[in-house]
Amino acid sequence: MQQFTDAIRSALAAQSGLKSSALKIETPRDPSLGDFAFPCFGLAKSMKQAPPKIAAELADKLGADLEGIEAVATGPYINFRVERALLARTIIGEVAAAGANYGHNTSGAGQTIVIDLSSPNIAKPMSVGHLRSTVIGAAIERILASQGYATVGINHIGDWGIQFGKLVAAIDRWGADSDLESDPIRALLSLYVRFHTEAEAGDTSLEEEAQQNFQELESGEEGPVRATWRRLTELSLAEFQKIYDRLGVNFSQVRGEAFYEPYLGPTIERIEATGITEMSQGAEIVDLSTLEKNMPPCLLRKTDGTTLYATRDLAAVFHRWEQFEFARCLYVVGSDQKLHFRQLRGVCQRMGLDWADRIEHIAFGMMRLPEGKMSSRKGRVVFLEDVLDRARDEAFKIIAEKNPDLKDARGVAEQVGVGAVVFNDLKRERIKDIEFVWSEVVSFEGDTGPYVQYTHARLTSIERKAAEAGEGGAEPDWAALADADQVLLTLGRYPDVLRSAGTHAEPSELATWVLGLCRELNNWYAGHRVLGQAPELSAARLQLVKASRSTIHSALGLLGLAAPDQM
RNA sequence: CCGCCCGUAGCUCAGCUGGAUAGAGCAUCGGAUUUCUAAUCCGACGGUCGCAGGUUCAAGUCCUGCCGGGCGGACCA
Repeated sequence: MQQFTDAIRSALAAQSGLKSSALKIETPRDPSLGDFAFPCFGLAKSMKQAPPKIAAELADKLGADLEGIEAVATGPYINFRVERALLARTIIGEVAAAGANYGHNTSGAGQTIVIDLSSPNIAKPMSVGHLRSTVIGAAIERILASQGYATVGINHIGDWGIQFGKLVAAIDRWGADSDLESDPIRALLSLYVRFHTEAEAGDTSLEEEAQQNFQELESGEEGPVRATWRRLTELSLAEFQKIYDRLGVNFSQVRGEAFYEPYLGPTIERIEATGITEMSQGAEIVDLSTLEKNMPPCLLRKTDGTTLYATRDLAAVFHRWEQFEFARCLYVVGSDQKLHFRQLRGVCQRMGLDWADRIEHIAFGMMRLPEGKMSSRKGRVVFLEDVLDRARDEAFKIIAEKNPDLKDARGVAEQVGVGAVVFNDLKRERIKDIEFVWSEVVSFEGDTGPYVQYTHARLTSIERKAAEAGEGGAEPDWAALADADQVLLTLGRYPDVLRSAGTHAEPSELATWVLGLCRELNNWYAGHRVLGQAPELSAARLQLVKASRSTIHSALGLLGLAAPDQM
């Protein structure tokens, strides 16, 4: 595909005298106008002529330079149309040659990208909110890996902070009442909720105990508090792992904030050594108002000497730099923490670290319930496990109804149900807030994951039947794919889409693109039969089916959805 | 009060980082199955692109100001 735009670019450059990299090749709004377009407005000044006249003259000259590409002036535009057989042969040839790696490239070779994702909090349920970080982060990581980068996915577990003092206090008092073993997360959540209700009801001793517990924890003492904290961590991680297995997500590193405990002192010393720290109201801070007016200072140490979230993230980012010398360090964290990451980068900038701007906050919108914001303190959360279960059960019902003979219906139902949930989180621009609506999450029609999976299954089915019937061996009649030109052009854009999704860290670009491809395919094969045609025709159509199926399979994999062969 | 983000069809969203008559899905209504899975396809309905200015040959897209919603704003994470 790129060979077409390259040819157009260099021909235009030769005729206009402009640099080929400066020429913007667009896609016409109306596909019937052509495959590519070049607006001539920009040339009007230098050539001192009206754009339509330039277009007409250029189109004539270009015709001779371009082999297999027709150039036609339409008003101020030059529209280009690739000869249909050439288009089909080229695109399908590219896909076939690259196989499962179509669209991949090696532009990131030798560079490492660190991605901080998921990062659930110990003793709290994995909510549909954490799903966003996990699913978006994992998709970004796979997409970047397809561009040749070495990726390091880090699950930065929230296992530190005052809330553990609270939990230990709650367990000490009421732990005997609850069943921590069989359903630890829910038991811990109710303990956490009880702590807050009773503390608000006037039991001041609770907060004191929590404070003492956390101080003991931070002191490093191997006492009862640390033992309980350790047990909480183990129970929670085991629960989280169940979800990660269902989502098919793996991490290069799973590290708690506690890991950075030994680095906190050196981290603060290192920042102090650059002379940017100061004491303010009893706390140790870095002033950031010189970078951006109104930016609040970053607190490194509280009045009582203990560290904060920001200190631990600074320790972590130094550690990551030393370990990986990353080209980018991405934090897939909700948009409510924007200020935190601006401050993190701000401190690095003030320290004079030349890699400070490699730190990027990949923010995503908040997940909200129709009844309001989610709150684990109030117990108002939707458990991810429940969402996945319900989606799987709905999928199973539909299979039972539409495809009762499907083998491994339970396994496929899991793939489709999880696929629906995952895709629902990836399909819109990540910065947009989402309201959690059950009917949308477990929907399998229209712009959904199952729609893409279904398209894939249909195409697979055609391939299977072709193999059974022994069809498709003839020399393909590429010109016969003229009626699938839009599918081919979309397929041809896949490498660009992947590249863009990677640099923007925006999986929705890929999700939107694959939906469009599926729509065009469904539209096409609703009206065109593949099997049982003239051998050259069937062969050509089968080639299109294969290239499409393979590319959808690849896209689903990058997004983190399974691609069942039947459903 | 200050800062950042969002505002496109009844609802959920695309709109290729300024270009040709603004596109999908859901919902509603009407249609398509002797033949590769109807989780599909086709058609109809539906828009002063929040409002007002400005820059430009050209603005949904860039700038300014308002309005509405979200999120932040030193010892939580």
